[in-house]
Amino acid sequence: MTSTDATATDTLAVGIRSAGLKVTAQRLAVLQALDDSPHATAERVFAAVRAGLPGTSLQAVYGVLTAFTSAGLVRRIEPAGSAALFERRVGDNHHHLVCTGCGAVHDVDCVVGEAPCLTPSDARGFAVAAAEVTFWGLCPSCRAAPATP
Amino acid sequence: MTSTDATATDTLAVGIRSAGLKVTAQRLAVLQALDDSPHATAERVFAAVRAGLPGTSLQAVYGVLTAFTSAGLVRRIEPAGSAALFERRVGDNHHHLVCTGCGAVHDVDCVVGEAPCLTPSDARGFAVAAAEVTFWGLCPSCRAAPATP
DNA sequence: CAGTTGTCTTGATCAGTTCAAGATACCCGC
DNA sequence: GCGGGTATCTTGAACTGATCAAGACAACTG
Repeated sequence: MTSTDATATDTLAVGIRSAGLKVTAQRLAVLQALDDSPHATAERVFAAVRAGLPGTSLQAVYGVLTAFTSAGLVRRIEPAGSAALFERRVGDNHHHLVCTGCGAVHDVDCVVGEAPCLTPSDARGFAVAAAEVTFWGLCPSCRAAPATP
Repeated sequence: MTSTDATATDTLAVGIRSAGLKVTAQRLAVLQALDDSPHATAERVFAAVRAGLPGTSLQAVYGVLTAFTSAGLVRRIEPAGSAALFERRVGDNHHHLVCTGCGAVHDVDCVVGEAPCLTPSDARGFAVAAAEVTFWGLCPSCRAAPATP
């Protein structure tokens, strides 16, 4: 994996450029890192990027992730108790399943009964723009293994 | 407001004691502070407590909130981009409406269509224990007032 | 190929939260 | 009512995750 062939890289570059951003080695590396681990912390992306671009700084990664987030290229989620996570799946209104044991995160395409969660029973006059659903539970590994502090 | 009469205080004390915790002035003050502002940060609770008990330390407030949270007396929520908020409404599986403009938080009793959100379409083998829904939008005030950075 | 502008590096700073050790106060039993 | 045991509070420090600022550098435009 970690496809570094020209084709894949070009695809990434097109995405970046069409978002109105300049294409740099660091930015390509960040996108590839997020392909490899779809729910990564900034720190983790940093480690992955640095593997291929040793001179890269943590602040650069934060800058890239911030730019991508406001450009809509990546989505930032912040499960309670965890550092911010970044993912490339964007614009498809999916939700997350978080393991309370190990912190593992999985995507959930949607909720049964379609998307009723987009409408609260009483919006209190709010203009509701988005609904975010987080499911908390134990992943298969943590169900098997008793407590791993 | 800020009822300090014996009756109300006694009710709070009973709640604390029945959770297996000792009753102290700081703990009573924290509960009352959460009654006055139902979605408060630790810092905000600290300010409210200190108004009545000048010698109280911030760490004491953190300690009380942590103890209450693990005893199930208060619930801790962490909307993305905000500090942790604490609330007394607990055990009724309600959700939250957060203003992206000013950060105001309101409770939402439940979602239309009952509680379908408790069942993801594909649990991936997880033992799902809870579902947390956060609605993002603009509150009436922020809809009226254009951008207040 | 040079200019302009956006991006990266370096270094410092911040908010929010947690940890540790000792003094203190609550609650139980007598 | 009062002392002992233990949870709680105070003081002080430290830690993580994230952000800001200034200058060096590199990507795209013409």
